[in-house]
Amino acid sequence: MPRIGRKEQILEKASQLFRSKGYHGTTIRDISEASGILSGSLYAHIDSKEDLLFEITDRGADLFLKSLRPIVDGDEDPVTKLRQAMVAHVRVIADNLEAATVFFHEWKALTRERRACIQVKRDEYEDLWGRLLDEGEQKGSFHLEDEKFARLLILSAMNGLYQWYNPQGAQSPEEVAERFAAILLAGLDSGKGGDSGDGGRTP
Amino acid sequence: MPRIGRKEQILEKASQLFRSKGYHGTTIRDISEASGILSGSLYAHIDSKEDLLFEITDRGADLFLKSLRPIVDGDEDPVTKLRQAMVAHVRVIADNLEAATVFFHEWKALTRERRACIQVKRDEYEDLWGRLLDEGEQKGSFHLEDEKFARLLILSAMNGLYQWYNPQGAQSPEEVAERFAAILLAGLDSGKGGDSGDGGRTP
DNA sequence: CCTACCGATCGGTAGG
DNA sequence: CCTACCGATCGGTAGG
Repeated sequence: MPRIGRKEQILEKASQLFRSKGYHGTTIRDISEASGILSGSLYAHIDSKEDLLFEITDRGADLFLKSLRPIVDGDEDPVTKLRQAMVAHVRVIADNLEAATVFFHEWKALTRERRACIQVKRDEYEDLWGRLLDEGEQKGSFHLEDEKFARLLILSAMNGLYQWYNPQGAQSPEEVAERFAAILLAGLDSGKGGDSGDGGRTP
Repeated sequence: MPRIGRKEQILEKASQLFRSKGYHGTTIRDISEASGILSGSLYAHIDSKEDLLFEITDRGADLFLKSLRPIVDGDEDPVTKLRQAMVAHVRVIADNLEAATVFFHEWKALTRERRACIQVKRDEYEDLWGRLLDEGEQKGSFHLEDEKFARLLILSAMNGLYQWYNPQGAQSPEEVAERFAAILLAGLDSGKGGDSGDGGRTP
């Protein structure tokens, strides 16, 4: 008889294993062993190995979306929003290192339909960032030479986090996010020239 | 009888497959089929599947090292060196998209000894970047609040390239690299002010 | 480089 | 959740 909370436990073990060995490098027997049951018994909780990968990546996608949407839809000024968005993104990664790593690294191992489902959410997430940057541009809060390039650079820089962030280390997610924000905001905004939004820091 | 150049052809097919399906998701039969021979025949050219992964990642590591070392050891001023290093890094990725992707994504699938060998080269590469940043700091060319953070941000931002760069697209590696350099140099250096560290931006 | 093959392991199932 | 098992496929080999 399945214990309650067992499914969550299995998902956590699977996340850890997918992270360290990859989806295809992890066997059903690895997961069942880590969960303290035999491989056949795993199928009382799941229908297939891919189910596990899908649940992990889909939840990951939802975490990113849920944390960013209220910020983009909010009423703060664009620079504040951008800073908040970076903090939110870093938090999701730092607080869910395993799931985030699997989300970034293994989602392409999904078969067609489920991969498409995750792709939709990834596109949604990038669109939210696009709207955020567009708004700042239109309101004159900052000036980007190339919005898409800026978006990709921001996300790439922050996504690298999952490869080196140590939750036991000295830096809190907020500290890390503030550093990202300080560097990226200054860098992205340096090419501007403006009547608005910069306060004359540019020479 | 093995054709000449056959090994290179196999390595290229393996790179493409490892990139799209992952190392563990690619079978010996996938590789042999793509190479136009039967699976057993592959072993006239290689000793094991892992050999292919090792050769690809090891060559990738050497490409990065070979392109960065002369720059770090050169005589240019630190800002120029930093810019050149970014161009070099972007070039290696843009000119070797498959190998670079496999290098970033799959090297952990190597078994212990070979993974350690790649790890050494990765450390070497990061050290070269560290030396480059240290030199700029010491000579007062730029001022970083946290050198390690700066290094990780630079490399993360640029490494994201392999996920979105399109060789058939409009942007040349040089253009991309110059954009990175412009944004990152401005951002990383924004905290400076004349003689020390922050220049009064701090309240 | 092909033919023919092998032991091991894979994801998954039936019945309890 | 266990026992017992299965067909398919895996990386790799022997002999030519």
